[in-house]
Amino acid sequence: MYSIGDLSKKTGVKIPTIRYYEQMGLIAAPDRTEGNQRRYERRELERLSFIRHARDLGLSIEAIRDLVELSQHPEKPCTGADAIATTHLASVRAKIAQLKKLEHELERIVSHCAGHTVGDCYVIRALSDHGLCEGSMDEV
Amino acid sequence: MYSIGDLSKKTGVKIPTIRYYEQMGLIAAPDRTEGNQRRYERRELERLSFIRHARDLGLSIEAIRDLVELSQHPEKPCTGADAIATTHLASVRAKIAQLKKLEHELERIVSHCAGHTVGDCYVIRALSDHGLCEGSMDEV
DNA sequence: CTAATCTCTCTAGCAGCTATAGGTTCAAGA
DNA sequence: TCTTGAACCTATAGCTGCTAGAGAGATTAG
Ligand SMILES: [Zn+2]
Ligand SMILES: [Zn+2]
Ligand SMILES: [Zn+2]
Ligand SMILES: [Zn+2]
Repeated sequence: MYSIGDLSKKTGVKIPTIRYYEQMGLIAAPDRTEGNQRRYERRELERLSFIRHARDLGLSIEAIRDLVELSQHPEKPCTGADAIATTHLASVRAKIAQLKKLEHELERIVSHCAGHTVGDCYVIRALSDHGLCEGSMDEV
Repeated sequence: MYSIGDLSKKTGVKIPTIRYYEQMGLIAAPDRTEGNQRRYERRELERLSFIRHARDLGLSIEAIRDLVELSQHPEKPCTGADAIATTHLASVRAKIAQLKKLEHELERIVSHCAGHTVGDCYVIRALSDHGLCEGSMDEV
């Protein structure tokens, strides 16, 4: 039997976050002591580790809820689980691509400032005028 | 004189967002008509474009507030502006690095699933056991 | 003048927590 | 057994950067 604090120490998930996950339906409401405090078993420790790992990989609460649901049915085909991971991978890649555009643009802007005063600072000018951007990229 | 809708169309910033920026102190409260509607001038159009561009580059509201402040003082040295951009570039790079770790790990996990059922799905197993992660990377 | 379209303020909601306040319970030492 | 201090409880508000809605008032073209 673990208290919520034990669980927190063992998984690295903060106490309020554990309660939040319970509220969000990622972990079931556990048994309580007579005094109304949560008491967990090993099962819940494992599930919380699962959740933490999934969060560290950037999966959303909703995706994790689905994965947890799936993991309760070992006989089902795993296409659903695979699809969740694959979709997430795609979104990670999309975000990387977008951030690289930003990186590129910021690099250019930062390196072009030869000014000494705000009046002729390239950073300020570049922000004021998107036309100065490389090929006037869409957005950015 | 532009209405808030005009400003919105010209800059691509949605109307509630413009009001939000006003509330956040990025743009000054403009003059009003007798009927209490906002009326803007070219100055504000330019500032809003500046803000939009900065947001597109991922700068925070707070950073933008500082940049706007700085841009009001053309005679000051531009080290502050440059520092904001440089710091932001660093944080973009850090985020890219982190996302690449995720990408790498997700790639590995997704490609390893040869299972057909949830019971032997590598995705589920990998999430359950961080030890399966490459060299047990910290986090992720 | 009327109808259609803006615009106004205020409030609440999104994700994923985190922090506080004000109270109760548990566990260990004397 | 009693006491104290740590841990726990609920409920609520806050964070970022918007976005959506309600319900009321303003503007403008015909
Ligand atoms: Zn500069
Ligand atoms: Zn640009
Ligand atoms: Zn699988
Ligand atoms: Zn891992």
